Amino acid sequence: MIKVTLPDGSLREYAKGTTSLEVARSISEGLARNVLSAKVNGQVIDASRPLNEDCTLQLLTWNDTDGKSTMWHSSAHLMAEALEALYPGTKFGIGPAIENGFYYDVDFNGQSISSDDLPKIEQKMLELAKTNSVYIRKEISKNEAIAYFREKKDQYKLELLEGLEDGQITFYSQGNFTDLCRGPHLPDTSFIKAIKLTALAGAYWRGDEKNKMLTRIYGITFPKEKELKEYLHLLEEAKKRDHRKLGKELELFHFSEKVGMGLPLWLPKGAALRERLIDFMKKAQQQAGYLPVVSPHIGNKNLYITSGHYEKYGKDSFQPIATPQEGEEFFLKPMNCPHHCEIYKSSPRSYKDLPLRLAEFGTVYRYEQSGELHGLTRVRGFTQDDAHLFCRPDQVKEEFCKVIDLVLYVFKALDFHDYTAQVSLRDKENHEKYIGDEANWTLAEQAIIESAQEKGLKTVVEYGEAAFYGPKLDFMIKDALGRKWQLGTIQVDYNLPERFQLEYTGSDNQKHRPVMIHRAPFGSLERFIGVLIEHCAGNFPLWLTPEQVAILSVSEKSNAYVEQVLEQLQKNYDIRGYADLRNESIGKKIREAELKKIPFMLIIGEKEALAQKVAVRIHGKGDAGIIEINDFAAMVNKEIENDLSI
RNA sequence: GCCGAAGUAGCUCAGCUGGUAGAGCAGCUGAUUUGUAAUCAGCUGGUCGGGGGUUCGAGUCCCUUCUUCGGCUCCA
Repeated sequence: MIKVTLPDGSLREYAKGTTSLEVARSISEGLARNVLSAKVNGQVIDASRPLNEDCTLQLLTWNDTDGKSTMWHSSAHLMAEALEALYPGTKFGIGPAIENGFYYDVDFNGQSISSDDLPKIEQKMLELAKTNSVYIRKEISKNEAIAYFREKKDQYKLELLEGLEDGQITFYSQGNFTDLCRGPHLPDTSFIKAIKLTALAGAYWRGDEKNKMLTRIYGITFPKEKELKEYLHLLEEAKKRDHRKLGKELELFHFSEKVGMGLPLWLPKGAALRERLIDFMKKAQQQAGYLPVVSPHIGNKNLYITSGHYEKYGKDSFQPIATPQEGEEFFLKPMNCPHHCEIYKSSPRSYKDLPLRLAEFGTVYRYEQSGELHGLTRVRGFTQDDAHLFCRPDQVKEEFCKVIDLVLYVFKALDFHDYTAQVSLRDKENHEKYIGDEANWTLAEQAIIESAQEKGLKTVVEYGEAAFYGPKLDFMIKDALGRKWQLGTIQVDYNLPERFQLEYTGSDNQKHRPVMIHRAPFGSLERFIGVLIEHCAGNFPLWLTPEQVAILSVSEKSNAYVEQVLEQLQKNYDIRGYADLRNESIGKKIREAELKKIPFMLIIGEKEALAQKVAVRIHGKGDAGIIEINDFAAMVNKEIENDLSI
């Protein structure tokens, strides 16, 4: 007999060799029907694998992330089976589960398929799923495995096999399809009830552009048709919220081929919104003891040679511009830190001056590969809400913690409530990619991890995600549709102070080297606004929205009063808005204001003019009654106060 | 940068196997003076992304280039 501990702490005894599925069945039939895989002693395995020793057991269902992964991984195999049936001779690369579904990279051996073929593949998959084929696991020797794929002429699997050790190789089969796979998989295909193949794309074999381009087919599956519908609805919603679409509709920004790709033009409304964000951040920074500085858009090549950026990115930047007479070379600044280092150096510093917090909304230019550009979230010219904190080594942690506070304040004010902090460390294997000495890296990494802990942040650690000069704490936010975005970043840097020979005089009257913290709560304003647009679907917080109120005249008879109301709101209450005095029906004016997502509409006819009141209509909600102007103003300002008092 | 798809009026889109470029909205002009998501009528607006080619004739076919979109790779 073996002892099995369940997640609730209860202990049960079973005969040795009992499967997780059988354990589930002993608890309830219903549970057994929903078990996709099992986590045994922390490792996810097939629910049909026998348990041979005492263990902790978590039965995984659709409600568990790992359960979903099992489902999707098995779905990838199902798709492969369908592809093999429909397109004989297809070779298979890898087919993993991903965050939302799965993909399989395949080589159609010369045949080409288009997205029109996807429904056909879906159909085949459904057909195969209905056969309730069992996923069978088989341990196999390396030689046998090689022989199998030689026979199939699948060079990709053979290549994968090269990296595997004999004795650890398993095959999984379902129906007529067998794949090299470590699993785990579903008990059988019947769990896959709803299937959608979502996209078709090229992807290099093993992600290396020197390799052959395979066809990647993305898909997602569900245990119920209803869940697929919900998912498709979510996709629709995401399309509606696309910041590129809303940016156009709400007249926030524009791209012009003539200006250049990836170079956003801010229209008046977008610029107004942006200015407000900047003001908001300036105020917060002023309170946190930051000092504004300003640096030019270009910097001498030598500046970047000193900083090390030239060596690292010189060839991949916009190429330098040169002075006509002397031929001196200048780069468009790709970051503000070197400039700020020179500001630090402009005068001798005492330990009493530190921390010195230099802040700048600095516009930087980076050559991003053409295929990378995407609306506002990936551009070639953007403005960072940048600051560099120069501090003594003993101040690093405290300063780091303060920056975390600031970042969290910003997120709250903008209604981002779901985020994780990603501790981005060096690639464990490959330390040569980074500059700076080992001891400092270790110090910096520790400072970050400790600060994140101290602040009680939900943290994940990612290796290989550090900047080349230092580790980072990146804030990953989840938007209203559950999509993840990287926004703010905080970075500890021992390297630039070294390169720029930054110094301060300590209390011991000796020269010391300060530590630098780079930080940008928004990251880039462009990217942040892009994400914000999608997060709030264009319904910005009242304090931020370009136009808070639309004042609409019912007929031209009321125009004078409308203008009077607007003036009062602007002058006395600092409320932003516009008057719609056009010779159009009130219905049309309302419709347009609704489409522009103006939070409040004031409908003004003869009634209101006579009573010296306003009829309020709330965006998305409708008529909210007739009230005094100052009551309306109070209502607006109250809401703003609520949003900003956190 | 690489693979694939797409570019038609300011916007959203139609235009079949090649035969004189269309609609709605927006804009302009006029009528109407309107009560909570589109009042009516008229008008303007396009070297069909750019450049080459095939053809009697190209939005449509071919080549090339640019941009956009979906991915890959990248992201100081």
